[in-house]
Amino acid sequence: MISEPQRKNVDQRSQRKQREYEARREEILLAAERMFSQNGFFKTSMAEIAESAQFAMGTVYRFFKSKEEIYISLVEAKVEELLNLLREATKIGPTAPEKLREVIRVKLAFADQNRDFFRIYVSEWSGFEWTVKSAFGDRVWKKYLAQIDLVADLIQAGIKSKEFRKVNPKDTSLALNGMLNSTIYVWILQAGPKESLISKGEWLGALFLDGIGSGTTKT
Amino acid sequence: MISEPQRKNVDQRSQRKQREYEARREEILLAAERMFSQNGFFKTSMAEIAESAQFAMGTVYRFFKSKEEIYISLVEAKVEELLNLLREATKIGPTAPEKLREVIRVKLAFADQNRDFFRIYVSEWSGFEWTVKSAFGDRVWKKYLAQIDLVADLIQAGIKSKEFRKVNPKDTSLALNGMLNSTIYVWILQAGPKESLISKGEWLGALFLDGIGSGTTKT
DNA sequence: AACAAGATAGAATAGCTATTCATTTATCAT
DNA sequence: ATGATAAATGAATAGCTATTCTATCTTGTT
Repeated sequence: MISEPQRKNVDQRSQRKQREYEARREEILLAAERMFSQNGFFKTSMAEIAESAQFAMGTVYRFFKSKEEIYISLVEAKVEELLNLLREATKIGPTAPEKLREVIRVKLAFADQNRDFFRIYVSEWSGFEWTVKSAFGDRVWKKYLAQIDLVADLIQAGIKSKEFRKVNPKDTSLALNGMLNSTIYVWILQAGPKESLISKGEWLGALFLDGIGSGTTKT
Repeated sequence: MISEPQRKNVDQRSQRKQREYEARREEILLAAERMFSQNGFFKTSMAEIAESAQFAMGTVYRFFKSKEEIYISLVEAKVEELLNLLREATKIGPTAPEKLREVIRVKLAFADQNRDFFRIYVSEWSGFEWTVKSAFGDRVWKKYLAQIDLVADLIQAGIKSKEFRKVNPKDTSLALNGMLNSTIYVWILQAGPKESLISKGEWLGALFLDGIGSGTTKT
């Protein structure tokens, strides 16, 4: 028989163990993020990840059952994080255009703070190609589409309230996403943090809302 | 001594040889395009390329000195082709907006006709990451930037003529490019050729010129 | 202190693949 | 037809790397 105080101790201990387990796992993910963003998925070896995380290879395999699982975990966590941030963003601001600007700001800010990750995310779509079919990859893909849909809904609402003109919401959301990604990607490639990424948000919003036309040449 | 008629024969023979060489080389590139677009660079083996081209592996190496060279040759040829098409496009149409619409049409048409290739091009930016540093990859990267610059110049001209409002031409060109790429990419992923890609050109042009705003909410 | 039970290590395995090379086959001028 | 040159072949090489496995070490309990 175990006395009550003892059981409590045991519980706390195992809680700590759990926390430590998570912490180690996180370490590995961080190391993997560093390596993947530097060399891409295929040119990063488990040996490198293990070394970068300061674990032996065998240990890494106690946390993840394959290299692919590390990769997908990494991507999934980030995509989910961004999705949640975007959900919040669509709640801020009174008007649809304002919400849209907030979405742009949030995505750029996220890219700014997750530079390494974005190097994978934007540039390694290829990764998805071979992965979309796997169960894990499917989850990531769905979350990506959820991001698109979220903004599509926002656009849809804006159309109803006559704040936006009639467009196909999904196609438009996709186009916005492409605009942002290409901007982010080139910003990332110019290693030197010359210009703030976030500062481009305002004009990207303006571009998307008003186009580049001077207003006199509507054809 | 070789008589004149004989020399002529020799010349013609070697011409034919040259043509046949080119034809074989082309065969290999086509096979590589098929395989790369199906499985990406890393998951495509030389054995597969050789088999798909109906050559032995050793033979493939008579035409290309490495797998990477095949890949880069492929990408470079296509990027150059697109660049030339875009150059032509910027000459068509009287006004800047019209030229811009032509650029959009041309790029979408090119994607439509080079579906397999675009699957590599858009999705495998990762490829560039490891390759940009090599001499070959550098050439590809420069041609990519030349495409961006070409459209940036067009935008610049439109600003001067007051057809466009004042924007940063390069950033704007980049944004347009992203819009197109994301549209193309998703179109490619939906295997079934449900909707014509080219048909999206008109509204993409409209979106880019006029934005999605209803015109009443300029902030 | 001693003993499980769990965690870590990293060497060994197994399998794959880019590239080379010795051989065979085709081409072609004589 | 023949010898020489060029082209094509595909088995062998060499090297890499994801994953496994057993021995070693840590931790926590009695």
